[in-house]
Amino acid sequence: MDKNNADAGHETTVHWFRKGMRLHDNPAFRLSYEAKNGSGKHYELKPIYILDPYFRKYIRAGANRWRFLQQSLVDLDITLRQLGTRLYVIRGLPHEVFPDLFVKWNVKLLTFELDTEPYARERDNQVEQLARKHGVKVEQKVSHTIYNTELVLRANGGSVPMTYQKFVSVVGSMPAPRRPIPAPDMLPSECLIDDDLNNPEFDVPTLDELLTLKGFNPTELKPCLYPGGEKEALRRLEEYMKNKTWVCKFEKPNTSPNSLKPSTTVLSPYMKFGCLSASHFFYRLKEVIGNSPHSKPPVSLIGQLYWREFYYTVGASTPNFDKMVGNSICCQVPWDNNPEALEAWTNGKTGYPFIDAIMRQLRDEGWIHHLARHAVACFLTRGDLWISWEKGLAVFEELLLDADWSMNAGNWMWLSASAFFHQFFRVYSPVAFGKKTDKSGDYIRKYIPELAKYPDQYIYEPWSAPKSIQERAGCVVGVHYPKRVVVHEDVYKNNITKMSLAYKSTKAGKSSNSKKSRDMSSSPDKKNIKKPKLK
DNA sequence: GTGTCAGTTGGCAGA
DNA sequence: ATCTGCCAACTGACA
Repeated sequence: MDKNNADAGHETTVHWFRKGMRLHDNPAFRLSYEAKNGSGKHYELKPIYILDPYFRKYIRAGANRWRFLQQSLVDLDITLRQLGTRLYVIRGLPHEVFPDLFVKWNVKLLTFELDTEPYARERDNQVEQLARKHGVKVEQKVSHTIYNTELVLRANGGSVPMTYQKFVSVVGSMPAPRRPIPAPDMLPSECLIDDDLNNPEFDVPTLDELLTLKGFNPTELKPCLYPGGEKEALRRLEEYMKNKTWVCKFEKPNTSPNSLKPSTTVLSPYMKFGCLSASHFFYRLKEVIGNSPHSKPPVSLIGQLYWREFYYTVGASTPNFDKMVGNSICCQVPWDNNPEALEAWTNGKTGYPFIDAIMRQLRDEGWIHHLARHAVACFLTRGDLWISWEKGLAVFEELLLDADWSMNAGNWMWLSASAFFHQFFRVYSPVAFGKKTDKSGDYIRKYIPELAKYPDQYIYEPWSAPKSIQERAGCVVGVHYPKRVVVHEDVYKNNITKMSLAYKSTKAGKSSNSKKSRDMSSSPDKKNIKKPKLK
């Protein structure tokens, strides 16, 4: 140990990685290695990740996402070691481990990326209080989103932009967003005095260790199609940026939900974990497009980034954004409690091959196309099963690599016509929709091998095949593949009527509520509480 | 208040 | 193949 530094007390700056698992465009991380004490000396740098061993209770994540996280941690550790430091993985809960770390490491500064999700805010507020108690300065930086959601609100006169178009026009009126900052080539040498570079206490857990800890069986994992980490994120980004024509012509609704290879970039998991910076992605797109003719929001690639910003902005300022009750923007719908149908949907056993193939791809691979999400979400909620979008949200949160709190809730409300989207009479057909882009059902054959031998004519509707054909294909409906859980053409019209009633009742609830709050102006806090149901 | 218009991605029949 | 109108009719933004 270096005596002088020990005498100086090894003043430390801690950068806390949570999301934002990258070194490129990481302003909070830069603060931590550039910061100096009163005598102009850099602090020693400790980049940490806190791995909560009880996480499973709080975060509903499946094995695929734990794998993605583990790979991202390994990648981060490698990159940090190339810079002369390492990633310190701390086991425990943030509010439990920080007081000890503050003392043990003589921490003077704690930096991390701002997180707008409610559970993260609560966690971070708690940590900030602990830091204050220990005389540790805390710095948070906005870098998970392109725009600071607070500034978007301010630019919109203090209120939330409630439509996508409104959002686009608001950010269009704002100054150009922050430019991404490059990853450091090297770190100040004073940051690198360290005794713990080889201390296994702080090692990234192996995949087996992590999965076992979380109660999963590592041998049940399917092959990894989307490895986590910043390097893979940047590689994948550049792979797509090479094709300028494709970038300029990109229109989301024209991409296929059921191609065998993804028809879109699959950068969403990297965005979710912050392996890829949204700002970097944004300015790379601007660069590639240059002055060429190109598609525009909402359908363009930049338009896709705006959708993310939009849901982050609304999500950050709407109480109970991920719930129906107590959510002021959400239509109040009397969804059914139907555990059997939910179970069938969750496990890809609804008897509708297109729906089941999507749900099986989701479970196996952790990613499905955006329009495939539309199809299964509409089916679960307003289209067919009449089950709450909150149930679907929970399944997506477990199985999607890119499960993102704001976008998951926002999109589920959209698809169930509970908020943002209101044309509930437009219902996806679980049979017809997939045929548009995959007439012969290759996608179904891949994910539902028991149906592989069905003729094209019946692959989307195996129940309509004559018994002899079912037998010849080696898959009898009701024996080897489930019967339809509902008859779409019977239920969807009834569901439209029920949606219409739910809209009327929600509207009535809202007006009676605003009337009430006018009458009882002394208790305005009642405004967002559950509305009474009016018949 | 009232009217008009647009809204990332519906399905279907008929031309 | 692509376009049209129809189905029955939603909301938020804006004038």
